[in-house]
Amino acid sequence: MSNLSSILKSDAVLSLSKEVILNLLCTSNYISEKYTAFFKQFEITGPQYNVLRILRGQKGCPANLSTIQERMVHKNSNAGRLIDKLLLKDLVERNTCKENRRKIEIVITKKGLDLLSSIDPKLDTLESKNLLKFTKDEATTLNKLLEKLRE
Amino acid sequence: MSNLSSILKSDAVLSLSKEVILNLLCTSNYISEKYTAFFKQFEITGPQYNVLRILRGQKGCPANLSTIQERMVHKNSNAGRLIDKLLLKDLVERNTCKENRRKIEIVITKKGLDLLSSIDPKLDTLESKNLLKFTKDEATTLNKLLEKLRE
DNA sequence: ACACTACATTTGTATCAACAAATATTGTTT
DNA sequence: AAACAATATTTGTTGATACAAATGTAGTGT
Repeated sequence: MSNLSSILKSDAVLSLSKEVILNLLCTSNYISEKYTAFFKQFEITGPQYNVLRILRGQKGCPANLSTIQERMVHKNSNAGRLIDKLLLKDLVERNTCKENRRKIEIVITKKGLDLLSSIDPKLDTLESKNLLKFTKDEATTLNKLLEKLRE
Repeated sequence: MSNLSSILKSDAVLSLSKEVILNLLCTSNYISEKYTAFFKQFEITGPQYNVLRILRGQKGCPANLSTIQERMVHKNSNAGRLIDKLLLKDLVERNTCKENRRKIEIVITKKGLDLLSSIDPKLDTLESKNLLKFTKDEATTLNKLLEKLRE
């Protein structure tokens, strides 16, 4: 069973607002758990993958910390300390920018790119086959409702 | 703007699956941020409120740790250490169960119940007025899609 | 009584989130 | 040049997540 009552083990009657919100949070947890389990086999975490993917999107061009921060799914996370972790695994490189020594230049390494290449096809499978069994219409409807909620 | 591109500051083309998933995670973050900001004025956190609400639902009957754990929105959180925090604020009481000394009995205190009473009307307003501006039909559709996703 | 298993909680460790404060560098104003 | 504000990153702290391992207790079978 995947309905709310069976997840929260409670038969409490909820207002429609509370039900939608709890449903959203539970669904987000559900997805996060799947991701956490998935990334484990590659010995990285979801937020670390997120940073690597952003760096690859730079296509060789170095990114500084604030750029990474604003593109992350979790804005308030501390990108600096995530980079530290990735440095230890040689997945990224960090240098201070020569033009402006306040900035640091972060680039993904060959090792980092190779890791992403090995992850991505499996991730696509997880997302499209295991996680999302929607028709195109359903996915579009869901997207619209979610954007409306955030307005 | 509330669409994905403006949140992630990226114009990358995403598959429909990735778009729905990112949309969900971003919406969940959006809601979580609102809750975090809301609960701050009462000097508790969302998960702590969650525990208090579960304890109130027990209607005087003490709850043990595993019961609380399985009813929480975030299952994998460490309920034990959340209770520790609530104990420090005198919002709950903890005693070892006499019949089965493995178990601990947790009850909400008068102070905890009073706190919930002061929170709830404001929370209802936040949820129904500020957070969810859906029609009944939209909310129902969203609920169905979210449950389908988790199936 | 003894070993064995299951149960309930506690402790430990690593990572991330949320936010405030400190540091360092650059550009601007006087 | 000195003072100031703006920018970019680093550091510190608290709270929460995620999971493994340890501890203590109860029940069961022999």
